[in-house]
Amino acid sequence: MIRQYIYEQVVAALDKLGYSHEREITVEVPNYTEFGDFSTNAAMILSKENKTAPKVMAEKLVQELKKQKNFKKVEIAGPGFVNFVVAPSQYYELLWQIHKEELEFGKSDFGKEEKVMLEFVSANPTGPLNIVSARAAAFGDTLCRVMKWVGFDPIKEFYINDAGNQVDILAESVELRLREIHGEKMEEFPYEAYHGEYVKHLAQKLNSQEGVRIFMMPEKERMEHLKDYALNEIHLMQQNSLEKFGVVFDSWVSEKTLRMEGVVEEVLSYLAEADCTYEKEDAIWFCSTKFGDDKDRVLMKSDGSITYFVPDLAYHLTKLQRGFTKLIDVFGPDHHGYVPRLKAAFKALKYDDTMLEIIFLQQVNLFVSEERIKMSKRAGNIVTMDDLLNVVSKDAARYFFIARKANAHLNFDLDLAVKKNNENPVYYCQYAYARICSILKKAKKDKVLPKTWHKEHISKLTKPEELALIKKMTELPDLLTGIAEQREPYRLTVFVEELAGMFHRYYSKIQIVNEKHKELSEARLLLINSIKDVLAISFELMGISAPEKM
RNA sequence: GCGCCAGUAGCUCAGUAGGAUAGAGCAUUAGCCUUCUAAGCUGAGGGUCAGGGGUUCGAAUCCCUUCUGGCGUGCCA
Repeated sequence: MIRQYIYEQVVAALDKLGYSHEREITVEVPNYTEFGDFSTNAAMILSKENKTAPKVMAEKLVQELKKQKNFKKVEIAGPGFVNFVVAPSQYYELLWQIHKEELEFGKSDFGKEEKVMLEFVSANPTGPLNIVSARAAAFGDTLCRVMKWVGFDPIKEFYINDAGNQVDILAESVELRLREIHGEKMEEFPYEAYHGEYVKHLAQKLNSQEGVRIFMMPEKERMEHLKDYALNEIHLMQQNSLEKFGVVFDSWVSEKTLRMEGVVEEVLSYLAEADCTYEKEDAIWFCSTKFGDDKDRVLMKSDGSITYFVPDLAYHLTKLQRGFTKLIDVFGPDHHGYVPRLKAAFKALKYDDTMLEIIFLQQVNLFVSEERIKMSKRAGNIVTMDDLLNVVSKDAARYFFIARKANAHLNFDLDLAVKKNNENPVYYCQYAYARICSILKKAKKDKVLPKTWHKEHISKLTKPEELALIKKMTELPDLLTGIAEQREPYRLTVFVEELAGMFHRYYSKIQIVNEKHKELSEARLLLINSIKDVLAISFELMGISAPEKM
């Protein structure tokens, strides 16, 4: 908010003084308060192109900018920085603005209603969601919330890979467990089959519903039946886990349905028309190397079946047909080899491949009492999203998952997440909110909470901590557009921790309600009420609760 | 081998327009509740920003290179 203003003032001053400004200059918050509220490097960046010494330029800028009433101080420092101290009156204006916007603060039309497709989780429908899916869910959902807040038009979609041989294996696994229930002995459960307990549960449930009738069906029909049953059950299971986690998808797209609509054939013909396919060793290949991939890819295997890639590409094309101009895929760490071929296909079919953007989430390492838990799908000892949520609150889990950059490994310390004390950053932040609520409640009870707020009393806020808190809150709009643009939700947790910390320190240092100073008390109550709103907005965007009592 | 990602305090991590003296939490350690919630606050110690070159007024940040770790490199999905 203020930064943009200062930037404009600097540019105006440069123009007035006849300096050129080809190179980008910056206005930023210095690391040290003695350098003021904001600082610009304009003189140093532009000295070369204007053939003027930085200090001389800086001095002229200072003279020019000093004329502004909104600055309390403008001074030259170091090798040519121009530092600004913003007049308190400016902060009072801003606080009043934040106060009036309440829970709408930070909203903007930055995204210009751009239609964005966020695809994430998209786990195989062959088992419960695991921890990486949980990370993806928290990440994608938070990003979507922020993008919506700043004016994009995003939707969340889950792509169900309910076709292909993994699903066949699932059906076979259920059948084996069914046979087991009926007393059939088998030497050993096959290595490739799904070993998880949930398969047994599926079999039991099906058995209690349909019993031996299943085995009367012809083999082929039975397998189809088992497949449909298992897929549906698992889909509901996954959907349920996600909902418990606060993640509700706008749309679910089934690969099987897509295939039935004939998109596979369509894509194959498109690629053939573009002259990008050839036959070799009884298979059909896509010459993706012509478009930047490091090897060509098989589209149709020698047994006549299709590879995963084809329907997936078709799926991506349907996103474009549905009018989305930005396709964001959130992938797990083991898929990055897959990107060049998708991009290659976009190029081959003359689509703009920059519309396709892929974000990689790195793996999640789960730690329990400082031991890393090793998970193996085969052994069936995967820690599922439900397991996690049975132990850790939704708030803590979501917070931990978004608190790291996407492309960094995430160490999830289960002991820490479970803790409800000062070590756990979620509670640190929520506690600030609860404290404010408590103060406001008490103020209301003591009849010191004003029925209508008076703007003129804000000027009673003169403590550096108070101005710093206002300044911090004004960062929110820029922060949110930055998060949306860079796809980096984790920055929200950094912001919230900073704001909560500033509040905690302020609280322990300064008495907010003081009956002897009514107007000052009112101003401080207004201040913390706005902090409360800003925290509430942040929590809402992270999908965690804002507890009024803790 | 090749490709992608990462390497900042004992641990987990910030440091997003290349800025001034490198920041926080935990852990260690010394304190603060008869006063709006101690799930809080205050102080102390702790660093060759993996190593080495370069770019420039200025580099944890950009370029090159070496080392270390993770992942990928299927006619699996």
